[in-house]
Amino acid sequence: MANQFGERLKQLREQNNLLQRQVASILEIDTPMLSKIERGERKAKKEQVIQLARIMKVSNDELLTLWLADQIIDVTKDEDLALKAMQVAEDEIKYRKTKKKNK
Amino acid sequence: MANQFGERLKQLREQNNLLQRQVASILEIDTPMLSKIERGERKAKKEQVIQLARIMKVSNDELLTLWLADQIIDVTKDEDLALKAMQVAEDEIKYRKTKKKNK
DNA sequence: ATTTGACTTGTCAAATATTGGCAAATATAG
DNA sequence: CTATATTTGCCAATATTTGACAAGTCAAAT
Repeated sequence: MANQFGERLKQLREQNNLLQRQVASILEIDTPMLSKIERGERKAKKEQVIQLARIMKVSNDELLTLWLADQIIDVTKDEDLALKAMQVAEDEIKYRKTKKKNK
Repeated sequence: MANQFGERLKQLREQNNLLQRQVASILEIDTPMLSKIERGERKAKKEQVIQLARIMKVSNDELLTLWLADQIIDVTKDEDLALKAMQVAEDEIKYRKTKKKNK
């Protein structure tokens, strides 16, 4: 029952032959915390996601996208209306982008 | 700078010729609170959204969808990656639905 | 100009949630 | 078995959210 960000993070950590201990130390957190992040029990902070992208040598965007997606899934959790709501949200975000000239 | 749910709520309240005072009393909150909900400064609880749908004589789904959409927009706030992340989240939700037989 | 009613703003403490960290349990490897 | 890696459970500190109230603005009526 993990999340997408955590799964990818673990995969990357293994590809890079790093231990939780090592990665955790760079992020200045303890290993239990990193373990929880990998298993989706805790949420990384944005700053940590960016650090992790550098450590794992992937783009910020890749990890930030997964990280954000997890949060979206989180708020829509078990709702049936999730997909409909996402459509509405998507339209609104697009709409806001077009009128970014103002304000 | 309102949100979609709040705007719709206000619209419905006016269509139904109700005062904040009246609606608030049904929800058992004070008027300042309802005012804040309409202006998107505070988030209604799911239970209140359902009550409001009844009061305003619209479907639960309509209001719940807007309410959820606002929360999605909230977590993705100013992120450029919002749309990309929503796509990822959407795929994941669809995927989870297909394998709902298990669990 | 003052009163009245509807709505908004600002502030606060209480309730609730999130956080980081530790100690202990459980894997996994050698 | 021993050592190292990871996970689990728990707690106190911190932060966020909540509901409530007092005071504010605003418009209409008089």
